[in-house]
Amino acid sequence: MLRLTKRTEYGLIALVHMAELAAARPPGAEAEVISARAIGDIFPVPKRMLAEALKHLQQGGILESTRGVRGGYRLSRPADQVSLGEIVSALEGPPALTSCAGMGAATSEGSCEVEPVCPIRSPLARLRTGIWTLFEGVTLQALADRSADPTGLFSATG
Amino acid sequence: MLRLTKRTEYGLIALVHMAELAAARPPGAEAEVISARAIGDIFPVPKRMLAEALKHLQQGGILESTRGVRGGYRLSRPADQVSLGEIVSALEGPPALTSCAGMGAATSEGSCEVEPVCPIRSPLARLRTGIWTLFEGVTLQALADRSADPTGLFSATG
DNA sequence: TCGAAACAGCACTATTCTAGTGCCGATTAA
DNA sequence: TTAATCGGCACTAGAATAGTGCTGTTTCGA
Ligand code: SF4
Ligand code: SF4
Repeated sequence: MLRLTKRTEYGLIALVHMAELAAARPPGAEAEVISARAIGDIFPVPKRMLAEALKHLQQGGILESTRGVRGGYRLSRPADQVSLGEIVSALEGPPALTSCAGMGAATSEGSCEVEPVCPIRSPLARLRTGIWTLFEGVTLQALADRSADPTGLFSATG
Repeated sequence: MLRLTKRTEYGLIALVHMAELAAARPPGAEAEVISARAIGDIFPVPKRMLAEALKHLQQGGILESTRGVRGGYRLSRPADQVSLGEIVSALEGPPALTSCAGMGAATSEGSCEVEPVCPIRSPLARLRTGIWTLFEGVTLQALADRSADPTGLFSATG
């Protein structure tokens, strides 16, 4: 039902937490690293899953990691330069709305029998683009601003 | 990965097909019923699953059914008065982006440990609303118009 | 009257995905 | 040296998805 995975939620929680820490820092100050353990101590989430999410975020280029004792993670970019699209993409792979909807790799060899005559493939691909545009437009900064409207859809019109 | 289920896709295929049939009919003509078997003969989808999807659409009030031989389904409303939101909702239940995101029933008894301190609950709930607004804005008619942009996001601005 | 075509409901299996855990190696500051 | 930390692989248990089977009910038409 269009649901994000738990891993994604855990990753988002960690990122929002980091963004809030960054917002509380004096401007220009370098971001301190924070360990997976430390984040897990703050939020009641399975520490191991959280570590898994952070790993994926590192691989996606959203976090930078430092190994060894006193190691940890930090945002590789300011929070207002990280889009939710990037985050979700790093945590659960390339976006798809249908089984055939390769964002980059369209027509992924005969997976779906219907494809040659499918009347919904093209419209749904466009819809997916629309959804993704939404995700790309939401920054981590906007997510961390609790009271703000992350989508900008309503605050812009109302 | 934010994917629709196969059942939903099959249901959408059937609906779009019916909408196309309706578009080919002279205005004012009553919609003919079409059986699940007939639709299954046109598209290479598992007939039984298709029937399952049609059943759900009937329960959701989107299709009207006629039983007995020569029976079948037809749209209960014109295609431009059926939103994709309704369709998806009928086929895969109420929308949710997170595990806690009851559209109607918020705070569904202690399912998530994080909830009291969750920093992403509120922003994601708003994002889900944004996505759902998108779905509500797309009509079956728009989906059946192959060349058109179903979301209206791009044709409106460009 | 009878039978076939169609919807309606229930239940079932197999496969895939998700959630979560375990383990061990590599790195690094103390 | 040691302990804390990231990094990679693999594994289990549970849930969701995909798909099928069967039986009942309605209705048209022969
Ligand atoms: S071709 Fe059509 S039925 Fe097949 S996966 Fe794509 S959208 Fe779904
Ligand atoms: S409370 Fe937060 S972590 Fe829990 S399900 Fe809702 S969004 Fe996810």
